[in-house]
Amino acid sequence: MARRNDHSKEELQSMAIDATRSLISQAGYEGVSARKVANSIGYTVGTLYQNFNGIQDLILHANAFTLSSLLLELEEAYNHSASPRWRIEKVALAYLDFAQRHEKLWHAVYKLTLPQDQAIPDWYQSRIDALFSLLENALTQLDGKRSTTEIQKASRILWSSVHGICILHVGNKLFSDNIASPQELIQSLIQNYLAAWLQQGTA
Amino acid sequence: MARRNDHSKEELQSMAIDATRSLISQAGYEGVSARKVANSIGYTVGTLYQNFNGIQDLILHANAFTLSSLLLELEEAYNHSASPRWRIEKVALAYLDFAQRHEKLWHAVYKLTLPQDQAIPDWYQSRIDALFSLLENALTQLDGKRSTTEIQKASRILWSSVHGICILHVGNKLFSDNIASPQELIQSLIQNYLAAWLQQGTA
DNA sequence: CTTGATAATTAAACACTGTTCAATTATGCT
DNA sequence: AGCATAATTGAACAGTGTTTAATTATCAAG
Repeated sequence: MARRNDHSKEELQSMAIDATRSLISQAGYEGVSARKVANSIGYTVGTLYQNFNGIQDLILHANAFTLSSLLLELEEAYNHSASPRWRIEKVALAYLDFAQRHEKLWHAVYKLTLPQDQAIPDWYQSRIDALFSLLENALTQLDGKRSTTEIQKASRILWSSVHGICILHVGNKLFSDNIASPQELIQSLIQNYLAAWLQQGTA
Repeated sequence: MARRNDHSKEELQSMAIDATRSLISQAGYEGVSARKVANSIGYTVGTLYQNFNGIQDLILHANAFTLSSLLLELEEAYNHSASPRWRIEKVALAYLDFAQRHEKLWHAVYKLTLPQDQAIPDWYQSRIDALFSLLENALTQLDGKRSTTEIQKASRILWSSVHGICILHVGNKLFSDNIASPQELIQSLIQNYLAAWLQQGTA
């Protein structure tokens, strides 16, 4: 058949992305396949390839969705805290919480690697930038005297450090079950890093 | 044919692991396939499956090799530094250096996830433990008054933080090319964290 | 109301992938 | 020399991503 008026192009794409997200959350990044997605929305692989540039593109859209809901939760943590000091900690803990609650979806964001020649779409990059902005804002509030570069540098350090704890913990590669919870690790990291960072600023 | 006396069982396994390592370093984790490995050592997939429990097992052995050479380089960095403070920094920078020079092999270590039911072999886990021990030793030298738990906790924090910077940098997901080098990020992280960690100990 | 152009959808095909297993064949032992 | 053993093969199965010719439903024009 052709142009079944069942669904518009937009509906179809949205259905495909939803199906992909559902597949990821159940079977993980590797559990997604073009035929599975097509099947679960009642279409064929060919139709899928008319709407997406391959399975990676499909996962990219699913990841964008994940990043958006992650941003929402981090923003909530940010807004529910008064001082910049607690904002940073709450945002970091919210990140860990999200990673634990949506393990497979969260993992998929980092498992996807685009082909070398293919650039990250703007609408995707902007979602990532928004995440970094949260930390940068809180750090600026914490010490307004720092240069933009210093703020960006500290935000990258904190971001990747917290991410490192999350990814190793979720992947069971930290081997610290009897030592400390990931929450404790994150809190200790932030507390120590920020303490020295603030002191260094007033030197 | 059967029992071609070309190679012993051990030789064959060693050849297969070497071929796997070579494939990973060229085409990455996803570039490995049983047929490619079998082909490059002049055997068939069937023979491969007589010697390994699937492709994951093969990659696991390749990863063990990677962990061993990583440990060697970290130990060198450790021994070439006098004070515990510099040992930690040098080891961390050596980790980043290794990740950059052997990007695909290093990535494969973290991409491999064993099936839920399958446990990590002891000979594999012991290699990981050796890596953590390096940091724990240096931290103990830095402050002998800390409890084992405190040492372990700090080593986990430092390890995963440095790892986080490395994995986001190597994966081009840090977006800090115009802000600071990964080396700077690692140095700033360690300097600030250890400064506060030491102060906290003498409180 | 029929025709024709357009565009969506399908199904089949290709070259891969991991994994299994019956059949084959070389080796070492009796 | 023959036999049992064990290594090796090659084919098979079900799955993967991706492409494309053929089909078919819809819409516009006559």
